[in-house]
Amino acid sequence: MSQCAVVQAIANCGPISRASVAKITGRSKQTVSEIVANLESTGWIQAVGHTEGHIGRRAIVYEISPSAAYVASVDLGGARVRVTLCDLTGTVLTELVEPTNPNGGMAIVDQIARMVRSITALAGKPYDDLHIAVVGVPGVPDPETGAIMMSPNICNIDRIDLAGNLRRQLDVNVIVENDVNLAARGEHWLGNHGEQDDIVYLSVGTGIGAGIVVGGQLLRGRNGAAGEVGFLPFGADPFDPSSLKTGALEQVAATNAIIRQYLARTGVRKTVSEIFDAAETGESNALETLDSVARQIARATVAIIAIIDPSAVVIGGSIGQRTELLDRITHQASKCFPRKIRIEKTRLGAHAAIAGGVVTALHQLHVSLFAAGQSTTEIIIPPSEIENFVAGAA
Amino acid sequence: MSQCAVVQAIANCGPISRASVAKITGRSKQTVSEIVANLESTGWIQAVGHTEGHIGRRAIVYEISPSAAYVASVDLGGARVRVTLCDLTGTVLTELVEPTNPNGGMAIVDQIARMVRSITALAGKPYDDLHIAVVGVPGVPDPETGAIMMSPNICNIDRIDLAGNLRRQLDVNVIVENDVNLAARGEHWLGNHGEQDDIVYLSVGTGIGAGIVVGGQLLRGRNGAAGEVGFLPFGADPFDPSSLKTGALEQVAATNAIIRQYLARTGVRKTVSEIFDAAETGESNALETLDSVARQIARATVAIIAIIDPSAVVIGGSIGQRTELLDRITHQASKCFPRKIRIEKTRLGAHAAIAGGVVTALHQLHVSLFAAGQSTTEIIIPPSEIENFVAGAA
DNA sequence: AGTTAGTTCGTCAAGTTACCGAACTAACTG
DNA sequence: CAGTTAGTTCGGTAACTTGACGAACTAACT
Repeated sequence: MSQCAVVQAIANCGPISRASVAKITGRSKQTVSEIVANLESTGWIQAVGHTEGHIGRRAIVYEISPSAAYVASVDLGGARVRVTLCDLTGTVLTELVEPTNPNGGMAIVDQIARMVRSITALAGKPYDDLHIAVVGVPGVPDPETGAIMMSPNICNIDRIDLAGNLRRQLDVNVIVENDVNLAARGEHWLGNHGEQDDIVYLSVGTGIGAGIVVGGQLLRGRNGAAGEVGFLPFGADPFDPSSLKTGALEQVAATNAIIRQYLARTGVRKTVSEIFDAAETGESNALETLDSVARQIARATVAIIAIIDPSAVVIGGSIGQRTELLDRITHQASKCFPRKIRIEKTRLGAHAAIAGGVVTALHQLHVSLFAAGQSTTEIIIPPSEIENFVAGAA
Repeated sequence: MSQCAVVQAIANCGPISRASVAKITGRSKQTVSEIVANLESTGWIQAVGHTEGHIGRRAIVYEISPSAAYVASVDLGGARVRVTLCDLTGTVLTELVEPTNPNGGMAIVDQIARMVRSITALAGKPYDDLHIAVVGVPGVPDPETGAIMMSPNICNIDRIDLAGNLRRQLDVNVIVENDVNLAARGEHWLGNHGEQDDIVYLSVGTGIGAGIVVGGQLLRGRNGAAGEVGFLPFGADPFDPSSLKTGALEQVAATNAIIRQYLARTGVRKTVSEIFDAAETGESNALETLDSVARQIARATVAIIAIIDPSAVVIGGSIGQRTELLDRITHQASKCFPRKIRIEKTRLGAHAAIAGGVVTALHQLHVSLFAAGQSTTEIIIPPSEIENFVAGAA
């Protein structure tokens, strides 16, 4: 079907006439006319006016009808649950944030379901127009069982079928994906990278992990464990048995590492943000701690670049995106790799995973609606306005 | 066109009837009949007999006509040039090996062209039936200029357009690709891995490098430098400026590293194979040298697994495939990664790149013949007999 | 051995789908 | 008015499907 191509042309090129769509897609004018008529009658696109001032007959221009359907993107964190409702253009309509229910397990399912239902009500949209929900989780979803493995901060989430239960409660399609993977997709979508660029999102927070987008697709790996950079074999001694529990790199390049290193140097236990504050005042122990951690993260970045050779490595996460650390990482990394390397700060901050959820949802929606039965179709969702996502950051 | 699907079904499922092809491809019987008639008349497939003993009418079975076209796979090494001629089923017909012309540059082009022409003569095949040649080179082909960058062992190869010149001399399509990348494709094709399995081929010889197959496709990276594991930031001090010339890992995990380490321990300069021999006699210095090198290669393997999470890492290269080293690598790697990991010895040995060239050539041939103009078509070349490749190893 | 039922192969004819090309009408600029 | 562009109508085609049917075979029964 050319339907898919037509939808994409309209989505990408904003308000556009049928004649132009025909040129872009390479189909004939009346093939396009037929499809457009069809799409308009089913409500997916709408006419929004005329061209004017050009020579020749005025053209009717069409655009994706934003309110034809909605998608929900959920970021389930250890501390907070964030839910956003977006329209078909990827514009955020409403956002809702709550503390994560500490009971875990089914309580989480109930919480997410309630939040998704109430956000559609808040936005004043009929619930039936919600077509899909994507949930980012801090762990590895098991595609067989739907359980979330390796998620220490949320209890009992590895004992239930999150996707299945949510699907039942919400009565819409549900996709569950690792939050760092979603963040990588989000940055790839909105972070000023080409559609074909390979990018890696490196998240540094309580742990360290990477999401990898190659050829527009997430690299998942055999066990869904691609990007587990915490187990890179340097930092702490990788051959020490203790490195089998907490990875060798993770021991020296995450929240706990900063706290512990500062403690070792000074005998004083401070929180991460206190240590950052101390560094800003020029305290040498704090500065040395940050230097040391940045050095290890820089090595991780170089390891990723040596193996993947991406267009850019985007660094995010609660501590990774702090400029003081980022500058040090960039500086150190450039010292141990022969070519120029591109390390960037996340442009989406805490909303990277949410944005990734939105693009995943929209992609899935387009596939199911317009490419049913087609084997391999490249579907590109045009980037939304980045401000939609960043502005909402609380 | 369904033509592509029909060809694949016949290629994959050996001698097969039209009715079975219809079932496999999901097309109707006479669509298949038409296409088969067409393919038979153009010579790409041939009838080879009847089914028998089954209930019902006998079926005429067809197979790919092996001699409809041929492809050449060339492995250009620093010391040797290896050329093989294969038929459409991926069976090696003839192999030719020569020392690499030491003059480099255009002399290499002339040498390869001469060898390719003479091998078709040797095999007694009309030159016009040769459709494509794939050349594996120890360096990074620049897709713009056709020059081969970073190829220290072959002189002046970075100053000429290898692909273009060969295409002109041979008058067939020519693809030039990095040899480790081809080896990765070869192992992926013949090494008992699933079509969708991600595998990494790690070559350890004069240098260390990896070829990465993800989702059936080579991972190339922004600069074509994916898999440059020599620059992984451990082994030697990665922040030392000397690690910008020879990568930190490459300094301790390749031919020279073995020689130098043994020299440092004993004061004696031996070749790599002499050191392996010494290790076999139980000489402790040699054993310790191998242990130390294996330890670093194991770290490289773990780094790859942590980032890519492939189904398997296949180790090859002149020293990587030596069992003494491989056993040590496997053992050390398992000690610093929490999950079970699959490290395998190359099954193709020196013929991995050749096999990769063959599958690349056959793939390209199928695309150009049967999928012309189609956007994205998965084309799977059924594995050939691995013996065809390994047996020829000299 | 002969008959009959059941199965599968391959073909024929008619219909469907998704597209295209060319001619045509509509609406605008200058 | 001519010139230009937008959209429609009409007819046509390539690729595929569906369903009916004869040919060729096996198996089982008489």
